[in-house]
Amino acid sequence: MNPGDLTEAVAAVLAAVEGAEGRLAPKKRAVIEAALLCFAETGYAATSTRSIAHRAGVAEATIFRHFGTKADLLLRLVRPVAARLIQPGLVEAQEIFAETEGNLEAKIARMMKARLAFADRYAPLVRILLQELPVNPELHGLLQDSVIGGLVRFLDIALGEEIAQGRLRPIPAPRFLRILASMLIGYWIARSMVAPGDWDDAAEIDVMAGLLARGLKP
Amino acid sequence: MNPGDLTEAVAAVLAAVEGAEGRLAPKKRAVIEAALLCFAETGYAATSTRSIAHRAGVAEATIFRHFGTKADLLLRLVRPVAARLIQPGLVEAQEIFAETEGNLEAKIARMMKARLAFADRYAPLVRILLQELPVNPELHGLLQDSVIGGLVRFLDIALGEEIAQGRLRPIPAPRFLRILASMLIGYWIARSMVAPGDWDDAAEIDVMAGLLARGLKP
DNA sequence: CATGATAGTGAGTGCTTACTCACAATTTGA
DNA sequence: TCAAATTGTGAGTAAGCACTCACTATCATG
Repeated sequence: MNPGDLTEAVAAVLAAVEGAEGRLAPKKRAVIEAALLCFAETGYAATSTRSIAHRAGVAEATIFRHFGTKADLLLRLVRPVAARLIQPGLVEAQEIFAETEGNLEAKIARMMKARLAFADRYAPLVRILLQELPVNPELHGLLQDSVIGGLVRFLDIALGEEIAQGRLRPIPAPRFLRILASMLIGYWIARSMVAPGDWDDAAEIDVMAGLLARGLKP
Repeated sequence: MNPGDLTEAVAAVLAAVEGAEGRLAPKKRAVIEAALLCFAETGYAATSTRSIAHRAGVAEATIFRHFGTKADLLLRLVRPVAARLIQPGLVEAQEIFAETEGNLEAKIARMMKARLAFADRYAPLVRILLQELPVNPELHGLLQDSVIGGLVRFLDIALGEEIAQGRLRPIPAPRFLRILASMLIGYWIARSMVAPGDWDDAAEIDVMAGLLARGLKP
């Protein structure tokens, strides 16, 4: 998959929002699309409703007819992706961890590849999240509950088993998650925001997963 | 040092700006202080010049007398720290790498501790940078040139020596830097933005440095 | 003490902002 | 088929925005 494919990423977000809001009126759909791209490019605060309306080919009033306020528009873009797609993504990660044959390194690498594909699939939304999280406490809580909590609970069990069987030195799940997430997000930012170009995802992830697994051997 | 000490962090930034601008008129100093905190808390775009003036106890016109525009105010906060303090910080990192006795792990750990202390010293400015970098290309170039470029050049040599002597498996300097920086920034965000509280910096850094060093052994 | 420069401000300016509302067009369902 | 609901809009509105300007107060220095 082409990591920079915006059309597909926009379609994925649209599908998620449609799941939460029911069938979308055509201009409502256009507003979502335009807002998604504007927010991702310029940031929420620096994007005017006028510019969204212009990009969507819609009257400004149409935005407020469908979304009430600008803040609500943002939330109704972000929430469906968080609620309907990150949670199932967690299940996917659990399955990978359970099913993948081979050592810890292979499991970590597969998990990271799946999460990277997810971030690409919803690239503009990931950008919005990265920009807004530091200043928007509402989004903060949204992620804390639905994503981090679930992942830590899962990792607590999965890592516990590995540690019990002597394949992993003891490490608290939050720390493991923090380090893994830092490396993955850092890579995603480098590859798709700082220096877009030729990157070998598989190779880079294998390096990071190998580093983690080898570094955590007993 | 107390990582959350805002007074000291503000004083450090003020000193850096004073170095670039000469002795500061009292109200100019107040504006810098207020702007720094407002931008860090709310983000650049969402901060109004009125709110800065109010916080500084100053007329709004005073801001424009001293800084011309809001965009210029931001740049003149960020640039001195980038130019006068990050570059010498690089030298410091080089010295640590050259002087520290012991293995690679100890060197990496000392470098990371020094960088973490730096981030704490200029905490509000680091927050501003993290928020504005994705949407402000001007800051982008500022960091790319003065920080990343220099660090990569230095690491190219330092790592090259370690690799030549068989103490490190071959790894390109940018990748090494990316992974190390990701872990460190990820830790800083977790500790001072996501979940402030009791963190054992030394222990956490030792884990990360150990992971890196062990993971990169030949 | 006179003088020019610097520091500081209250009262604006024109423009942009998020948002409203009366009204028209279209779609829906009984 | 026709009324009710939904979708869409042009023309506003008040508040807020970054920024200007004429003017005063302070201050260093010949």
